[in-house]
Amino acid sequence: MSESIDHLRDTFRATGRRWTSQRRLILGVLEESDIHLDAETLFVRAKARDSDISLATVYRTLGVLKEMGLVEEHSLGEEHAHFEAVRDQPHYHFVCLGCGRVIEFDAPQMAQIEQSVSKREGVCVTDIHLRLSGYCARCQETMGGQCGDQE
Amino acid sequence: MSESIDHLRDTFRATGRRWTSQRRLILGVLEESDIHLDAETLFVRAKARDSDISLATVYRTLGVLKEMGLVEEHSLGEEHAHFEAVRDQPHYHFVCLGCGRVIEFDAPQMAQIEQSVSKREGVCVTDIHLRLSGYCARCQETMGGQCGDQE
DNA sequence: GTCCATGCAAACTGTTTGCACGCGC
DNA sequence: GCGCGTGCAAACAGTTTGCATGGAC
Repeated sequence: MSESIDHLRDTFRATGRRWTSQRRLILGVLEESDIHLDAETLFVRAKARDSDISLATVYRTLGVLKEMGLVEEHSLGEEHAHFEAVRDQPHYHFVCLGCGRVIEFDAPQMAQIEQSVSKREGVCVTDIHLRLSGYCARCQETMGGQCGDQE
Repeated sequence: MSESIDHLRDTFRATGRRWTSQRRLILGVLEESDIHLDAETLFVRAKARDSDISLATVYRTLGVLKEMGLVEEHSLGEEHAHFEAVRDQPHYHFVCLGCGRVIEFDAPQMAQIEQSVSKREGVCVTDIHLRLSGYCARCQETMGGQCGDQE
């Protein structure tokens, strides 16, 4: 999502998709809030600027952007999906069960894991979802430091 | 779920929960189909033996079993949840996008990843969800072997 | 007898879809 | 002008919940 809006317009055109005001708006919202949003939040922020936009359009646009490889869908909490603009290198998520904070991290060891599974099982891996959950430093403090024994 | 039914009954009693025929039935179904089931499938199999059992009870029982640490919930496909009996060592999942087959694997490198994230970010990890997706050996054959370039 | 667990149906959440209209091309 | 994209509302899937009855203890 770091490429210019003009370049995106061309990408849309090149794939026979239309460059509509709603799609521009949704891309704008995604661009300026580079965190993980759910569809509802994205909808609210878009609606603040164009009160006529509908939630269905948000979902349909997110579907198109996924097809185009511009956004990824994650199930960060267990509930509803979150979306994020695709970045250069892959990265993974830690989700705090206390405050919901999301921390991103890289894990070079994933390449080994992927390789060894591919070789051992003869499969071909196209996608990796890794999510750690637990408690962030701040939430551990407010809980008294015991970790792992809460359920 | 390898412990005997009697031991489970005691665990229920000890935590002030009642040992009902429905819970026994659901545990029985889980035990003899040690794969990953969704709530609906579990419901159908249970209903085959007790036509009065309700889907709500299946969900409520799965909730209790999760609380007790006896089953885990996974989002294997992107759609609905899957449940599986908790085993000794942690393990992860590969899901085939072609046929839906689920392959389990272990990944000792996960311990390093967990440690390095914990140390670097000061977080405490209580749970790890790792899911690879792609195409299994069989599905790659029927597709002609090209891997990674399908959407 | 007490009170948790159940069955039923209705509610609810997140997401998708059918249809007529509108706008990008 | 053609046809995709949109708004709206209704449909949908999976899951949860309120309430009265029934069964475990």
